[in-house]
Amino acid sequence: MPELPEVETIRRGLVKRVLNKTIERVEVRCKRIILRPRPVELERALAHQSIKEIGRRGKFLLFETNDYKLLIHLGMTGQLTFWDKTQKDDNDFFVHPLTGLQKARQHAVDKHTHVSFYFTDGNALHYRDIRQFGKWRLYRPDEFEQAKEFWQLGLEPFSPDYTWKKFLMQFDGRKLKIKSLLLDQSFVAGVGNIYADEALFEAGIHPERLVGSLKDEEKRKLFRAISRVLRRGLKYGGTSFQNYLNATGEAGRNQERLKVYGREGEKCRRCKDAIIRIIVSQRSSHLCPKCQSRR
DNA sequence: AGTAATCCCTGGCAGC
DNA sequence: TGCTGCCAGGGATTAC
Repeated sequence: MPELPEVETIRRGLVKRVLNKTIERVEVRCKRIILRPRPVELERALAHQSIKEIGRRGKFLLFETNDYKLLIHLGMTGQLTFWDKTQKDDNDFFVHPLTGLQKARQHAVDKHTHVSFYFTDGNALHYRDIRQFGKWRLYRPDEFEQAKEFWQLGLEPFSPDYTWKKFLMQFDGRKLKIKSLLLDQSFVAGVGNIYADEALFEAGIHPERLVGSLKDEEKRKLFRAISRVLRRGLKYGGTSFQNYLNATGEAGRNQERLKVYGREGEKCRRCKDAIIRIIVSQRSSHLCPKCQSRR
C-alpha cells in the first residue's frame, strides 16, 4: 500500500538511478496494467525515449520523456525497482519476520514482473505488482488534459497549496465519516489507510465522526497531523507493511513507529489502553478508543 | 450530486 | 499434509 511517503521515497531513488537514461525496449507482460494506449502501442511509443523528469502528485508517479507523459499508480502492491547490471540478482524472496514483507533487493523477472524498461546502457527498471491493482497510462503532452485521474486530485500535502484555508473549505456541506473523507484523493492527495489512521490518532479524532460534527479546533489538529505523519513516514523511508520496497528494493522503517495502524490488541503508546480495529466504509480502521472519543 | 457498495487480484493464513 | 475459504485494500465503476 504505497502512500505518499512511499511513492516519494521511490521517486527520489529513481531520480538518482534512471533520470536521463534512454529506453531501448519496453516489455509489457501483463496487459491489464496498461490502461492507455493499447499495451503494444505503449511498448512502441516508449522505445528510444529518454527519461527527462520524474515527478509525483499524490500517489501518482509522473515520468516525462521526450514525447510523452507516463502516469503510474502503484495500487496496493506495485514495486518499481532499478536493476543494476553490475549487481547479482537476489533470488531469495523471503518473508520479513516483522512486516511479512516479500523482499528482494534486485530481482530477476518473475511471474509478477509485469513491465520492464531495458535501457541502452544495459540496466533495467522492473515493475512488479502481485495483486495487479497498479495502473499505467501514457499521454502525449497535448492529451494530458484528459488525465482526469490526475486533475481531480485534491490538496498536495508538501506543497504551498496545502493551506489551512483550502483544507477547511473541503468540509463544506459534506456528510460522511472523517475516515472516508481522508481516503478520498480529491480531498488531500496521497493519504491512504495507514496514514489516515495515524493522522486521526494524532488529532484525537474517532474515524467514524461525521465531518459536520468536527469543531474547527479538531480540523486544525487534523490539518497539522496529516502533514506531520506524512513527513515522518518520508523521513523513515516509508512504511513497509506488505509489499512496499523503494527503488533499490529496500524496506522502509516507519512501520516500527506507527501508533495505531496494525497494532490491534497492543497498548496505546499514549494511554496504555488496547488499540482496536473496526470497519469503517468497508476499510479497516485502527484506533485507541480512549484517545479518540466519538464526541 | 454526493455517498455507499461492489469488484478487481494474489498470497498468506486459519481451520479442518 | 493439503485443501478451502477468507482477508487485505486503492480506486473505477455501479447503485442508490
